[in-house]
Amino acid sequence: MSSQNTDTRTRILEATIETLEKAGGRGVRMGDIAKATGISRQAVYLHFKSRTELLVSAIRYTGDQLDVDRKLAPSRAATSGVERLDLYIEFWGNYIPEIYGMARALMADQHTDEAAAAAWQDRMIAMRDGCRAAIDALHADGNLAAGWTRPKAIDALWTLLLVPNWENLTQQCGWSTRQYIRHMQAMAKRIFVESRE
Amino acid sequence: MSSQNTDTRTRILEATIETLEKAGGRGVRMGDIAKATGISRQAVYLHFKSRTELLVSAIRYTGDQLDVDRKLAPSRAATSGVERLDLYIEFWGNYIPEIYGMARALMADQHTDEAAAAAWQDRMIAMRDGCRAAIDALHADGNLAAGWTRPKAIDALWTLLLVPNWENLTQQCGWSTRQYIRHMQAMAKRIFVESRE
DNA sequence: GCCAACATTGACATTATGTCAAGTCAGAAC
DNA sequence: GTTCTGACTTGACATAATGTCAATGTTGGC
Repeated sequence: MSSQNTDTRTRILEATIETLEKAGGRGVRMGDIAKATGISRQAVYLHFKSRTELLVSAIRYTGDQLDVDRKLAPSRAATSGVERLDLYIEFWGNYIPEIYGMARALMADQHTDEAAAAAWQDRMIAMRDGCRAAIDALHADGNLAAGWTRPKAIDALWTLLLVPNWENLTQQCGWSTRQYIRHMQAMAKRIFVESRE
Repeated sequence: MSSQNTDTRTRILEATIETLEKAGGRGVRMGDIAKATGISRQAVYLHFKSRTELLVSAIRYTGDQLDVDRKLAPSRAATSGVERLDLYIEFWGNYIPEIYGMARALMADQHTDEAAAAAWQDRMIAMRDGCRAAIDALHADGNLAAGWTRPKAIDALWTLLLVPNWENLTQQCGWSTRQYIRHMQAMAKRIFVESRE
């Protein structure tokens, strides 16, 4: 693995991310990415065996670049379930916009491409972990609202935070990132946190 | 417009619905629909100028067949906002499974086909009306929870009921239709209804 | 000066939608 | 009973994108 090799691969990934973000994840072809990288379309296939593999690599690369682990630290350090829930939603609400272009491209391929579906699935399962942690923390505090079993609450929170919901609220309804975060936090607390009188 | 004409058109629509439901909305091509109808692929284009137009006609046809208006009557007749919300969610939870195949096919095309996006959008806007009515009824009762403006509450309820959420809960998480309805009703009430002590 | 790795070029296979032109076939009109 | 018309068929083609392949440059290290 010469430095050349790595370098071109990285350049492709960065061109992919930039191109997808610029286009809102719509109608970006392999040729567009090649052109943006400054190489031939075929050369892209020397580094990534398919469009799907490129998209998946790109979304992983973004995760690394954005230092997701560091950003998740606050929510992990939370001292109560409610705080953890709040901080996790805040993290997530700020994270989605940064990956939205790629998310959209992957989600579009999901319906036709098995591999894309699996890849996106994989990312969402990772996100589910954060939901599980938040619900578990709530439960440990004895604060999980009545009517919820832990698994059902995890399912529900996970679903609530899915990208299509963010998409609908921000793109269709015109909510800002800040509004998304504040209202999601409020909704999640009303749904999952036992009110104490 | 001979009866032949109408008849074939109807047969295409029914074959489309059946084929899509059978395939879960995945990988159904114009040729498959033609074969299911018992005519040539080209003949389909004599009745519908594009795949998108066919899908839209099919989803409309389903709506008519299923007599949506009648099914919506209970929620329209509700005497309180809370009841209206409950009944609307019940209607919707029972309705989605019946249109899921087509919904999925339309949603898949959404990312690449402007017309499909507009068509699905149009169906979802219709659904939004039910959300608006429920929130308005709650508000009229003085029961809309603090922290919500009416428009924001409508946006939020609308988003909560979107098909991808149903899809995730039933297909990924394995919830039954009944579970979906009960939990959605519970969540919606916790989110939007003022708790009275 | 030569090798190996990386890229380029251009042709091709594939798969779907959608268009087009020519022909078939049954029934209605005169 | 011929002719006309509308619905359908057949088969060829245009288009657009991904992905494959083979032959050919180009460049840095030894």
